[in-house]
Amino acid sequence: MTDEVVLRERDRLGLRERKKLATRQALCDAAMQLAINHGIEGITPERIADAADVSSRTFRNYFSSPEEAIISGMQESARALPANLRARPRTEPIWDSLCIALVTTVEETMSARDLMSLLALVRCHRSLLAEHLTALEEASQQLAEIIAERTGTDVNRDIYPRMLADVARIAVKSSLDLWSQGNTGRDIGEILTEALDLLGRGLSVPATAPPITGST
Amino acid sequence: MTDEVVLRERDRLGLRERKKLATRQALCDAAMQLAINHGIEGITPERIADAADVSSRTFRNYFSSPEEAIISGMQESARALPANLRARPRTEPIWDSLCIALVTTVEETMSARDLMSLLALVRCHRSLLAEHLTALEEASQQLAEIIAERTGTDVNRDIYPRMLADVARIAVKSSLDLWSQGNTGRDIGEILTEALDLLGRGLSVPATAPPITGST
DNA sequence: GGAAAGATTGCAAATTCGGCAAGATCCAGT
DNA sequence: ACTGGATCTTGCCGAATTTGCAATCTTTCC
Repeated sequence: MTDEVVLRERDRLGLRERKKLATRQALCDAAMQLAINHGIEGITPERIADAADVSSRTFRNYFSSPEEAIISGMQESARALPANLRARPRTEPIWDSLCIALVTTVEETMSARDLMSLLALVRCHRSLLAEHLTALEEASQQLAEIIAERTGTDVNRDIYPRMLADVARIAVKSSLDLWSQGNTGRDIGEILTEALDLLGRGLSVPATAPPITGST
Repeated sequence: MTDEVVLRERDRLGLRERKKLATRQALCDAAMQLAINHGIEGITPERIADAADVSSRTFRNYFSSPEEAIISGMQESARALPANLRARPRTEPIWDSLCIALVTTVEETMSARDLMSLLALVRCHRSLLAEHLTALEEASQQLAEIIAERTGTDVNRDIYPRMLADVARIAVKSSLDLWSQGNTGRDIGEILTEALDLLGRGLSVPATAPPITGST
């Protein structure tokens, strides 16, 4: 039996694969750390590779730019979303499933305070912003497929799954933007919940009154 | 009187400014035309500059990449949105104003059929997609400020204006994506209107029935 | 008219990118 | 365990791209 377990482990991930993942992770971490500590300017493939104990040539085998490495490192944490969404019961309304999965994922991944300062950087630098937005776009694509599968719709023909995924994305994005400014002093989960509630109820509602904060 | 007019013209835009705008426009047009005719691959600052009758060094003074020039050319047309939104009466509900301004702007700018093929290109190329998304992001920022001003909310503290602006963005984006696929044979204004309607009413509505495609 | 400010251009230095091959490490079959 | 093949890392080098700078020309302002 032990053999079988070992075998399964090996099938799942060989040593080679694990090492590859490890260096990728090391590069991401190094990139993020450098960005946080010294800002974006002056970050070069060399420094990142240096900090990750690989050659600069290796860095280029994994990423085509420092920005890509940084953002990839941030996204890394958010990979849990698909799993969290699939974990919801299929009988639950898709919107509710989506909201719960989103809030759960975001709250978990944002516990690391570093990500807040990183997000603040992203808002200031066009090159980072571009990477971040495309990453979100790709995530949104995946999400749309899951939603389509759950709701029995077709990504390529119906607009509903795309729309739902895109709305989820901007709920996350708006919340993160606001949160990373640090002015509100509110929890990220709280902000995101408000955003999702706003979207769920429809936006043609009265505008001026803060729609959520004053619940009860 | 003629003198006064000339004088006012001059105050508004000096000859120098006008020339600068002109070369920028020429570069954008050249970039878009080249992209449409020969695809993205093989487009180089040299060719664009050549087509616009300036040196390649000058191109770099304006844009840092061919992609930036292309997308900037597309965005050029959409600059009317802020004006269109401000033109709406302040007594009108903000959501209605937004929808009208969006549909008007998009219908006007998309009358040029070239933009459809360009949008199709954008969906296929990561570098173009990145530029496109950041351009949309910047537009969204401006929009958020206008909305905040209109609704008496604060961009830096309330989530509502950002949300509204971002939702407008994805409505536009989704509609353009669907439209540029060319499968629907429908008008872009029509598609956008239905997307906005869906968003306005709230997304926690039944999922499985295609809410857009089968409208009466 | 003339000086200051700004735009365009060409050139050259510097940087980045990507292919290639050598060496190291891992995997699978015996 | 051994071995042949596959994959990853790395240094090196040439090509392409980007940037800095100074010269030249145009516009603006006094």
